[in-house]
Amino acid sequence: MISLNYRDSRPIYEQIRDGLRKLIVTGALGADDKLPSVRALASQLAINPNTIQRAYNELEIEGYIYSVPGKGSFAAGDRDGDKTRVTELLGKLKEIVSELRYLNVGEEILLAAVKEGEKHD
Amino acid sequence: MISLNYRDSRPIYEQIRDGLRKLIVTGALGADDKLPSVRALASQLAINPNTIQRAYNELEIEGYIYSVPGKGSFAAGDRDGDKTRVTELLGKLKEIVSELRYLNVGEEILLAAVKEGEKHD
DNA sequence: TAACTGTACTAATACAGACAGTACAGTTGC
DNA sequence: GCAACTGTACTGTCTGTATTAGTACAGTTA
Repeated sequence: MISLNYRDSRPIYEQIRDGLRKLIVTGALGADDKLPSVRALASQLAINPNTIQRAYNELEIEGYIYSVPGKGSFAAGDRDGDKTRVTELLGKLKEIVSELRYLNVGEEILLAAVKEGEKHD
Repeated sequence: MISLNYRDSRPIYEQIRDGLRKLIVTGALGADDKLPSVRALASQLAINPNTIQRAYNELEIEGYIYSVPGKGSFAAGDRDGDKTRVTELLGKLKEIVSELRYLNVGEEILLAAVKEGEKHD
């Protein structure tokens, strides 16, 4: 479900957070699907439960999951865009396009990549 | 030329590295333009020269600048894409598009953002 | 009741970012 | 030649944060 890369300089909790978010936005985790418990996922990845909790906590703040004490954590359903997040992502997208153009990547390739990213609907 | 955000959790040297790279790929810094010396920029930003050196060093490894001992550091000219970097950027682009689609951002807005990022040619 | 769930702490360790200081070799202009 | 600049390369030191270990408590479920 989630894999860790210890060579990656990014903190483990960020890798987990981003990995889970990716599963949700691509539809691999549907609305109200149950996520593994903090202890179960920690055990599976052989890391500390605190680290999982931190990732879950950030995802809940972002609105991608919701947690219910005693029951578990679940993927949030589709929702209208958080304006802040959308603005942030559009900014990143523009920067990436800038750099790709500098690297002489053609517009056709860019548009193809956009369609790729849209596959999951 | 470069501004630091101490609230940003990202390391200073990464902010400088990414900021300079942005100046280069957007054309604000043309081929063979001279960058500030490590000591001058460090003084201007009120940080340690070692931190600047680290940012410059990474940019040189990436091929965005070149440094000549005794002379200074300069922006590299346009170049054909480093395949590794292009692949990396296309991957990031797809992930961002995925998430934006999940947040119900329409295709028109995505394409508009791509054109925005292409402004500098 | 027992076993699970999320959550909230404290304390200890390890690592990386940033700093200070020093040094050396190449370049430039006087 | 000399002074002032350039990049580069070290040695430390300090601090913040990521991660771990351990414990605890309240809600849920069978």
